[in-house]
Amino acid sequence: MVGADDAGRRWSIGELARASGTTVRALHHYDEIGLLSASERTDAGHRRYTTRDLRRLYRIRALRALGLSLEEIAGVLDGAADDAESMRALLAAQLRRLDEQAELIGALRERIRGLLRQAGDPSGPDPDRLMTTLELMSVFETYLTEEQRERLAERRAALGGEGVEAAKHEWKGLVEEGLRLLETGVPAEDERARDLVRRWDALAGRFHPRGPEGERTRAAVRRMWQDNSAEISRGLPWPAERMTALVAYLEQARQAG
Amino acid sequence: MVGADDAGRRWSIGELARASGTTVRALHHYDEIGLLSASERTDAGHRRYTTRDLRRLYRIRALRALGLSLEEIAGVLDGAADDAESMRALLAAQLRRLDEQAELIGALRERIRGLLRQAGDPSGPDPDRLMTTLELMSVFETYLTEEQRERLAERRAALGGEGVEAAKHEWKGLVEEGLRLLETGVPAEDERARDLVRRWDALAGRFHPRGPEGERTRAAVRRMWQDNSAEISRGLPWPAERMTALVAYLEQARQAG
DNA sequence: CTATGACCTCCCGCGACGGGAGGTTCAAGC
DNA sequence: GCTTGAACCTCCCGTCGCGGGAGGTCATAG
Repeated sequence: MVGADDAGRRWSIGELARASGTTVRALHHYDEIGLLSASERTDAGHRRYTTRDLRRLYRIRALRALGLSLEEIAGVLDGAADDAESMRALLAAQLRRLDEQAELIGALRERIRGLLRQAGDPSGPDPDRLMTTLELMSVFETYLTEEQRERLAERRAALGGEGVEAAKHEWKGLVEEGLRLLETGVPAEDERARDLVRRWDALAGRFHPRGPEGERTRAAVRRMWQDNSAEISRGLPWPAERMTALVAYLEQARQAG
Repeated sequence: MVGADDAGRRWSIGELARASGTTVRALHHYDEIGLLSASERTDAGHRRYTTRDLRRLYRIRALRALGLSLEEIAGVLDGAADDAESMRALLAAQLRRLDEQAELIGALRERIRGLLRQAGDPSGPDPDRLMTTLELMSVFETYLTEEQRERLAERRAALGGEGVEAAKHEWKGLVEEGLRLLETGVPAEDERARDLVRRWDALAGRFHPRGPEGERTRAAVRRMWQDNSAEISRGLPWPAERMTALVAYLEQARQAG
């Protein structure tokens, strides 16, 4: 039978590592950053850990396993006084972070699944459509805020699949009409050009919300086009320079009308 | 109207950063690791990026946004030939990784919610029970495999809430009976001690599965106790040294019977 | 006395950049 | 042509939580 309880027992660094499922190197690291130092040293400089040290290590490992940073762990373990309360706060905060991460992961999952579905769909004419989609994705994210992208997605969803297809078709018609006007020398001030602009903007209005928010979105799309016309037009059936000219022509007509 | 399309355009590093939503520093980094170098340099050494470079950057950014590492991106972008197929494989792999992460996060969430629920429950006698729970959590994880922990949890679930409470009560009675026998000097070979051991093991049998797997779990629990009696006993109403003595006494009686 | 392990300190490495120091070059206005 | 401020260059240290190795010292069993 043991004379006293284990309070007087000492552990070497290797024993401690084995008893707690960590590594010697990790314990060295905790020592370096001041998170957990051995309470004693032998004359030769070897670390000797006490029962208190071991208990502290168990807390550290448990909190690490829950995903807290070493700095946060140090904060709560050295916060002295009000452990229980600050622990609760820390765990609650961690729960929120995990929720955010889960949401992010869910969104990424959806996007990847969408890409894979599209990649498996042979209806696209372009063999490296996946790559083009990736490029456009990036352009979109750079120029539009998340909110704006969400609004656009909502609008598309509201229009429905065939609604979007119809709009695409309509838009193709408008582009061709505009190119004809432009390239046959009809001036931007002509009533035909101004009428075209009205129909163009009405079509765009189905995708952009009304009011100042819609205007911001439209402005972002214009900037996007100005900076990246060549890249965006890779997804379109007309060459970039013709589209650039058309955009300028329409802008002129818009000013005139 | 533009004479040629944008194919001949060059971008400075700052322009490229703005057009793609990155930073100059990131572009320097991509250059350093050979992921994306400017196709040209001015006489003074300033980077001049081409349209091809820009398109490559868009792909890089898009794949990064999906969570791929720069190394993986380099792999698929320089894999030449079979883009589409390797892209699909990479995306599918990424999807699996995300699923694993989601699962991990879900498990952590559950554990934290459990801790918070327990922390809010004032029925525990110990004010810093949360800390004690954390310590025991870590000890459990170190000595038992995930599978073993799951089995134990299953058993507890099968017993039901009041079943576990009844077992706890019964176990308390057995411990007190054992301490009485031990401390009144009854030898371990005595029939009363051997009978106690039988009832003790029968009780434990309700929690551990039968056969060799159960034996492994019991062995792990013994090692756990040997290495950490002081810490584990913090969760118990008897001091560590009395429990240690009792464990030894029971072991003796078990050999005898 | 020696061999073998366990321990010590110091240092480089990862991944994807952030950020700063200290110097050069560019573009625009005068 | 000159000045000025912004943009660019290279080099280097820091992040976070350790892993892993070099080169040396200490403890213990045979």
